[in-house]
Amino acid sequence: MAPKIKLSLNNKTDSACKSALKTAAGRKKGSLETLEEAWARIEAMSNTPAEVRMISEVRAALEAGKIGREPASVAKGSRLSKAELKRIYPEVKSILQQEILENMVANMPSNYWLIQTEAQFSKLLRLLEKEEIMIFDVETTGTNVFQDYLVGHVIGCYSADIHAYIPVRHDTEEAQLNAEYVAEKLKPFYEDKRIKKVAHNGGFDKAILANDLGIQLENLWFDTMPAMVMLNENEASFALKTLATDYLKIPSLTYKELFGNKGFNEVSDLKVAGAYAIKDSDLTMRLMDFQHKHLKRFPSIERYFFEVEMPFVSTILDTESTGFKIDEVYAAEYAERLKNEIDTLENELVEAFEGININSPAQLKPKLEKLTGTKLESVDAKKVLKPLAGQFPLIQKYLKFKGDVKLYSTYISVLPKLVEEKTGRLHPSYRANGATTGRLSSSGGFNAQNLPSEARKIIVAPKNKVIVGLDFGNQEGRIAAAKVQEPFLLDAFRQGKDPYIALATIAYHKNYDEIGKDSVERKRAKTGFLAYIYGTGDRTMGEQLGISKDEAHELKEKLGQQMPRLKKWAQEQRQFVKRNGFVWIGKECRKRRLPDALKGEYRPLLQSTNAPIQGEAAIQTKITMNKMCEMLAEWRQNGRDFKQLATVHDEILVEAPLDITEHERDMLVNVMTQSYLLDGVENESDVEIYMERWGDAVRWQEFTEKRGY
DNA sequence: TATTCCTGCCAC
DNA sequence: AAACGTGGCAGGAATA
Repeated sequence: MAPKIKLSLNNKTDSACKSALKTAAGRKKGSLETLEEAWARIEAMSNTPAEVRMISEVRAALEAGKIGREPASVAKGSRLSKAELKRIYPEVKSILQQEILENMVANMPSNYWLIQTEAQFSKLLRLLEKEEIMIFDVETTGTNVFQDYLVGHVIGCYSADIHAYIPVRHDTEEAQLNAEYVAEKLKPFYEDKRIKKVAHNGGFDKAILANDLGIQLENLWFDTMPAMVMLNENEASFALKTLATDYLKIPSLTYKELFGNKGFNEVSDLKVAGAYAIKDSDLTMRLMDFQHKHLKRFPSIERYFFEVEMPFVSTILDTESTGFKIDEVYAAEYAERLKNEIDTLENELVEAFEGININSPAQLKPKLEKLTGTKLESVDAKKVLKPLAGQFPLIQKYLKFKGDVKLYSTYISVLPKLVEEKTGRLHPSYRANGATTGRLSSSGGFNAQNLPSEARKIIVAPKNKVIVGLDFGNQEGRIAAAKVQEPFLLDAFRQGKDPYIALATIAYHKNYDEIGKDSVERKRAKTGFLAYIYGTGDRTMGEQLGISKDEAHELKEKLGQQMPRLKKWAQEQRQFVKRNGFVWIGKECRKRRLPDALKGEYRPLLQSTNAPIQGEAAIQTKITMNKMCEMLAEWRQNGRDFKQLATVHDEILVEAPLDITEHERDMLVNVMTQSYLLDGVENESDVEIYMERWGDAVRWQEFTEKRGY
């Protein structure tokens, strides 16, 4: 159970506590070991890091007299145990939390304003009128931007160095200004394009303002979270409090550490709420100053940050707000069908394998070994079992079972539950820099980036809408060709050829037309090409292609002769990272810091070639999405209901009206191909139309035929 | 019983 | 000696 936090401020150490302390001190004589010995004994146990922290915190609290031992344990005369420490730990934590909060209130600086009257609020508004830079942060009931609501505004005036909290919806008897009144007064400032806004993870705050209060925040100018990514993408945590502790040397506990899982509305003492909330504005401002100073040392990174990453905060928010529509009837039927199939398969498998838990690899392995009569390395479905499936129907059945379970339990049974009640849509949630290379990641129950095609079928276009899928054609291949200026690849792209087939014609002495899209030759050439970027070794490459290590080596060499610049570039990247501990991404837009390369580790050498390619592709996608968002917003102004729906790395999904015109289609493609140009290579974008289900694509021709006009 | 670690698998 | 990159998540196993 989460510890309860007392939020009153005048509760001194009570007498119960003091008497418990006396008991603790006095009980020493009844025991065979001294307290000192007890601590030594417990500290010598094999403790996890969390336990070590727990023990030291409880010890400090006991020795400072902040808490006593358990009366029951003392009465029994039992010696101090780790279990007892664990039992009293929640109370220790609660006492420490309260102490810190009391401290924050007692030492609240004079430039921290808690605003509870109109007079105070007016004073703040007058200050704001003179500000060019405003720090802001919203305090809320939780972190769901659709369900949770604002309970208070944190506002900071940069030049005046005044930071304020305006509580409006706390569950308290204390005086609070009227929520609507405050929102109405602040709205002009939030929406003023001339005022630069500074926030930490401002996308969240922007979404709450929009969804809860109908405020459209303008000019989110500096977000200290993506800024930190620019300065060090390897940071273990990007939480404001962690960064403040580490970089500003201002020790700061996180929200969870201070308030646990409660919503901020439950903090009933507004002085406590204020002291905590206002500090965020101060920290954000200081962090911004610190980061801005460091960004200025790298003008190319600074420029990228302001031109791409900052607008992208709004772009991704806009994308998330659209949301997918789910065909709930179809999903329910599909789930039912899968469940039945899984149950049947499971029963059959359990019977065949004599009642074991077939979901346990440990239990399954010996059974499969008995079945096949061979020693198995593992029960890895892809690597080990698939080759055996043809020979053993039971293994075939098991693989089917595994596949169905994955589909059912990860996607089909789960997705419908994640539909947001307020909007009726399934909203993806992205982290703009979820991957260290700058790629996006997606999480929060619904990962929009790893849906298998079977699961995509439960997603549909809304009535009178279609989903338009725009795919970069061989995005990473083109970026690699342009980056290293490899003549062979550049020529292939220029001639509209598939570069992998072109490579295969050389490696296998065949004509271009003789090598198909799905041919072994093309696959080998592609794998060989990627091997230079991924750093694949001969043995692994051989395994991937089902050829010998020597054959793989030979193929790689052959391709290397065709792509001397790529080969050379890969070598140079490795040299560079070994010397400098980082590589550049894009035109010095951002760094991928790989400090372990300086220690001679191997993995960074692989990353040194992959990160620039994957990272630049991410930059291209972000810039393109920014442009797309801008254009679609204009279209909506003109009554055309287009919205960005999602992205899957090299793909952008747009929700479009059914009557989308050919011209509009071309404009979408134009944004894809012209927003981020490559040296010596044209971009290419495919267009697919999903009239009904995501996954069931039709080409434009077929689309217009089916549409009937 | 709840948390953390590991394995395996989905995507690009 | 050899080493393919970036993610998220389900569920068993291990831990406490």
